[in-house]
Amino acid sequence: MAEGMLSLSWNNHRATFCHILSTLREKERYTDVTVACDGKFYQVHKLVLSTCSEYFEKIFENTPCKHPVIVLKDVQTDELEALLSYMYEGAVSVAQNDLARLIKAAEVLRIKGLAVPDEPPLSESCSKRVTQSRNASDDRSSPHPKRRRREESNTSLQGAQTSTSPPASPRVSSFESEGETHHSTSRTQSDSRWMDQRSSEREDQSTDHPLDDRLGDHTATSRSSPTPPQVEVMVDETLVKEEMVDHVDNSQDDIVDSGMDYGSMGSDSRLDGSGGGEEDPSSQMLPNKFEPKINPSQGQAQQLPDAVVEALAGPSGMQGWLSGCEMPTGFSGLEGYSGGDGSQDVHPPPQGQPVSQSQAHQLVLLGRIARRTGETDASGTSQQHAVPKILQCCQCSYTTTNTRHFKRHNFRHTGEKPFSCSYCSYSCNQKTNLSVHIRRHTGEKPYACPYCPFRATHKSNLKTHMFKMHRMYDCTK
DNA sequence: CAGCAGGGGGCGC
DNA sequence: CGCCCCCTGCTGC
Repeated sequence: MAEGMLSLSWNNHRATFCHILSTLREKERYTDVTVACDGKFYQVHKLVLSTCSEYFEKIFENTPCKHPVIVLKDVQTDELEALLSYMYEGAVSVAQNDLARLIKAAEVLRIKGLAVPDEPPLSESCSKRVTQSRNASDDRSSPHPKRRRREESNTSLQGAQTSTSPPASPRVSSFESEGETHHSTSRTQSDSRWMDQRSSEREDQSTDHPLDDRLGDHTATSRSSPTPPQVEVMVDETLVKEEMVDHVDNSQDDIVDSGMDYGSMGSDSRLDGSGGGEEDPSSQMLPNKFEPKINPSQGQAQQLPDAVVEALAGPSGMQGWLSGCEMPTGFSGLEGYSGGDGSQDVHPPPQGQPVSQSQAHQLVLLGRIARRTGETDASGTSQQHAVPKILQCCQCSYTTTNTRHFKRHNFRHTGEKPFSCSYCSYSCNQKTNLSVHIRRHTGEKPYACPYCPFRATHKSNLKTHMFKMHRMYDCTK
């Protein structure tokens, strides 16, 4: 350390940090991922999930969208809630009878400290750590997570916490002392109880019921890597539903097989260059989609927006959800309008265009911009040659066959206004409109009423004038 | 009155 | 096919 440097230490940093994290989750603030589970929906943070689970981390790595929706199929809500509490607060209370289920769910989701040995903080850089963690997940042959866990259970009843980077005990106590009430279970007695129960259960497991066997099918194929739960990741920008039946790593293969595609991931950008500079305007709308809809009676859970519910209803629901964009070619035609690089750049919101909740849903759920008919399918064969290209805005119901109109229309969503007035700060997205605007400054009124001295800058205004003053329907007559 | 946005024709590559 | 330009209608102030 350089001379004269002081080391400032925030004594309560970890407790405060965890508390704030938990509070943020409670308030659903800054949440950037929705975990759907058995009809309930949890607004959480990628950061926390990926920190606590390489499984989630991998999902997010492969899902470069702003607010994915992860649908857990093999996890129940109470398990998920417990695991979320565990991830956010480092501790959770659980009934003894439910412990096995919870552990199983943790295995499935590879929750560090519960199912997967968590890594002590490394001195290396973060990037290196990511690499390491990735390697760890790729090469799960050693050390065996469960075996490690058993070792932990033999040595420490709090292995789940003691091996994590922050010391665990102050965190737990701090939460208890602050008496948070947002969980239905009583946390005051819970944490130590949970840990004790868990550890004792683990000892039982390690001796009597090897967890691998208890997991059944989940570990049948690879004992060192619990099969992830069936997860559907719904990518906001692209409307793509990804089925993760096997491994996350294989997700893209699954997508290809199912005829789905990542429009935003640029794996197949067939709409080349049509607005490469136009980024996903839905990004800025994303927060709207998941605006906190706090329902105290639901605790942490909340009902998903209707559109999402529809989507979750299955393929038919998805189609209904996509109806605004749905084209005869189906999912294969879905593509990212902005070149599909998956970039998450955020535009300033369109000026003067407040986005309603429902509209925000549409903006998000209907994804980026364009789909076409008459497009080649996955096999490369062209479909519907006779059908003119239909460009449909996925953020509104606008449809056109004119690409220029389509791009121009997209300005509306991006807020792009390339034409600026040299006299004032006015700018617009159509040159014609700028020309009309400039008439304000020049005083030009090219549209004259043939019956009176009235002159107008807009032809439509003259028309209105003609109708109002002269009962003429057409100013040209 | 003025801004906004969609439609369409014409033209060049 | 994409771009330029013009036309047109709607809407808010």
